[in-house]
Amino acid sequence: MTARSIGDQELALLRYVAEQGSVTVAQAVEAFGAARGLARSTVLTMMDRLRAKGHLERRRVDGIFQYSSPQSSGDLLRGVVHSFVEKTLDGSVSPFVSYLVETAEVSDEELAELERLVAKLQSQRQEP
Amino acid sequence: MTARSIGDQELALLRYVAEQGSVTVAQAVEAFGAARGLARSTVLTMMDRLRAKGHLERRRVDGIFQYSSPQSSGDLLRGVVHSFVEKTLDGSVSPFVSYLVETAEVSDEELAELERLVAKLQSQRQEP
DNA sequence: GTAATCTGACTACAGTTGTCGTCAATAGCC
DNA sequence: GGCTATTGACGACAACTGTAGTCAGATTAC
Repeated sequence: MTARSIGDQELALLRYVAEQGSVTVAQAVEAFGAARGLARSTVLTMMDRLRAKGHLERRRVDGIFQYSSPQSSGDLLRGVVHSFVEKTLDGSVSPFVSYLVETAEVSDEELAELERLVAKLQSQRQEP
Repeated sequence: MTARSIGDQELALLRYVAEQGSVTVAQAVEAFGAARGLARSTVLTMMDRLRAKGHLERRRVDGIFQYSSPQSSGDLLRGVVHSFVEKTLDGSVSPFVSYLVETAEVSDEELAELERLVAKLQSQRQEP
């Protein structure tokens, strides 16, 4: 029941569902599958697996299942980043920061967020 | 020849080798394998695969192979983060920033790096 | 020089992920 | 009522990863 691992394509689909709020398989095939050239059964299988892993829920509405993510899109991504940092980077954020410094392109908005983050962290250091 | 995908355990081993500079299988088994309870053949197999993927090179020295990473540890990690951002986050750094804000624990050193990053980005905005 | 040990190459096997095809039950359409 | 399209459940298969066992040749220790 604990939400287990997830592949890249699965995550992409899960994000799509989380962003939509609630979708039928047909809609997912139409919007997500078609854009990536996936067969209907492929999308279906992925949704099944995501459900088996606890990443998706579904309710039958008028005879057809409506799938939805119990996690918001934001929480989902935060979780993904978190497990990446833990599992792949051994819990250290440094490589990420180093990447930001050396390689990444940071949008104005992201920069603003970073500024707020730094300010917040600084004030936390102040008052222990 | 294009350095392909890499699993978590493989990456851990690759990082170990990159940090050491140059190691024999015996050394890797001793230091890396033992710490994780891996059989010698497991380490051997992983080093083989890393070599097949172009992540490791080796030279025979006194009859024994010395393995080394063509990439520095830092470049390696930056690359890993980069492909994570591209492949998993669709190229957007936002989820990571959001993770930093909401969840991550940031060390003093990392905070200092972030401060430098923000300063650098700010000055770049100034002079276009 | 013979036995114990190291080294490397191979083979193997199970679990996960990406991709589908197919079959059976429904739901609609004429 | 019979034909067709939709919906879901299953079964499959290949690539990749984590993990190991085994075998043969080289090396070292008596």
